[in-house]
Amino acid sequence: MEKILNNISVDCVIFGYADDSLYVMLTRRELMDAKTGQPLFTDYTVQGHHILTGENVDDAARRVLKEKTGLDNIYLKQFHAFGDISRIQHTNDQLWLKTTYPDVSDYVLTVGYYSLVDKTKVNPDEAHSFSSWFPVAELPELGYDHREIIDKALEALQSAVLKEPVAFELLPEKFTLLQVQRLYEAILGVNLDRRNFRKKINQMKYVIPLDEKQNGVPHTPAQYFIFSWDVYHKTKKEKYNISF
Amino acid sequence: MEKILNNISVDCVIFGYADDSLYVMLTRRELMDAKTGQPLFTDYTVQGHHILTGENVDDAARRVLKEKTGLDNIYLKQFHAFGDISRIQHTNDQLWLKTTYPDVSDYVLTVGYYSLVDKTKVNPDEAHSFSSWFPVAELPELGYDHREIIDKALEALQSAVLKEPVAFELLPEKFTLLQVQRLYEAILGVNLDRRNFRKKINQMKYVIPLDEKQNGVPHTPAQYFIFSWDVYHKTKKEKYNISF
DNA sequence: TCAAAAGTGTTACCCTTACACCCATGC
DNA sequence: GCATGGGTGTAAGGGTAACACTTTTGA
Repeated sequence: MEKILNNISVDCVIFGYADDSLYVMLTRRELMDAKTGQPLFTDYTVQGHHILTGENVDDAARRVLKEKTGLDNIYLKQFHAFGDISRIQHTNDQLWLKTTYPDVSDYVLTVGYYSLVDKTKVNPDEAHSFSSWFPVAELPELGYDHREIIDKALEALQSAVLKEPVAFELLPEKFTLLQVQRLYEAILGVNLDRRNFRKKINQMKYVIPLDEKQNGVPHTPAQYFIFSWDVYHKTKKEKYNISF
Repeated sequence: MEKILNNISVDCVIFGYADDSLYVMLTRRELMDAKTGQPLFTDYTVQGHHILTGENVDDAARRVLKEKTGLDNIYLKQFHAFGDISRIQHTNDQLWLKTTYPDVSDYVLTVGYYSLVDKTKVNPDEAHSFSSWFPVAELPELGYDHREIIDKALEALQSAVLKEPVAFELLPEKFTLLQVQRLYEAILGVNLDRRNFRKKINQMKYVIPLDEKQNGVPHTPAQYFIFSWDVYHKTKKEKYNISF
């Protein structure tokens, strides 16, 4: 019989992208007063869960992701483990745990993963209990140490998109070059020169132009591209550039 | 009273550098047959320990490092958490655990840290119970999943030295440019052009020449340099170069 | 006709790369 | 004198960075 391990969990920071902004999926946490029925507090958390007996920690992360988004085979990467003793000691968190999960240990180490999804494929609804997308630039009040977890996930993502083409995981299958640029700008928080950016992307053999253009846009229709991990892996070369 | 958490540990991959090679500090593990007194097996592990109640996971890593090397304030970085159910299931590992640490859980998640030390300052002796340095290129038989842990630590180190000047943590306070080059070659496993490498290092303001040269070497004495994190932090600029 | 994004080229500069010779020292 | 590394410069090529105008479409 599967049991939860009461002192180890995983947390998934699910990133999505739309409207020139990077989003994170969060779940609302609302604790009701047992007597008055009034909410004692409301805040948000990233989706997490304890790992189960007999379960690899990576599988626990995949399970959480599947429960939350309904999707399999999503880009998922472990980025950091969080194990400070203070991480679940705030008043709201203790209240929540005592009333909702009385068996949970006083100390919980959590392994953080971030996941990159095509936001257009994941529209949380009632089935995804109280989940919704928030722009990373305007996060609501967060429970536990989830502010720190999201910050660190974003840092890891920023590093990653500079040295691997993982950012394309956030785009729909077909995308335009402007979308790629706006995505990079959103992740890195900088402005990039349009012509130089297009030059750079255009020289990547694994960003492949389609014979298809936008429709119904009030400006010159842009060409669509697709990204190929396959071509990427076949053509990539190791680089050893010291740069700091 | 401090107690150990029986399903969470830290493991420290301690890197050192000397004689143009990168080394890892390992501890010998030898299980004796209770009846015959003969060794049942011998292998090596990186230094780890379970975390204690009331202890931050980072502090546990520092504690292990201090016990192992006698040193405080050493460069230490978390690089990955290992949580596969199979990681302590091999026969030797189970035998060892059952006889030596009967209270340990069947499942142990470990958080991996790597640490960079000046090998000349850490010469393991009897005080460091069965510890010794091994070249990363010639590792002995390793217990648990420690081969994987060391491999992943090395990968993390390889990434890190290309974008931050952490490699200098492996050198003595005073070093020559050839030492820096050989160090990079050892970490990355490539050969680097001497003149170009010197040019690159020389333009780093935080690698500061001393008015001091080598003594007693059978060739032109080389100039000594020191590294300054202080100057580095004051002069570094964020870079947003997409390169993959 | 206006708004919005698409698409396009050149120049200057810097960094990277490849490459060879003489020098200082200890033995 | 010989072995070992120290120290140095240049030229070619590639990549980065800065910068402006015309085109296409829908409303």
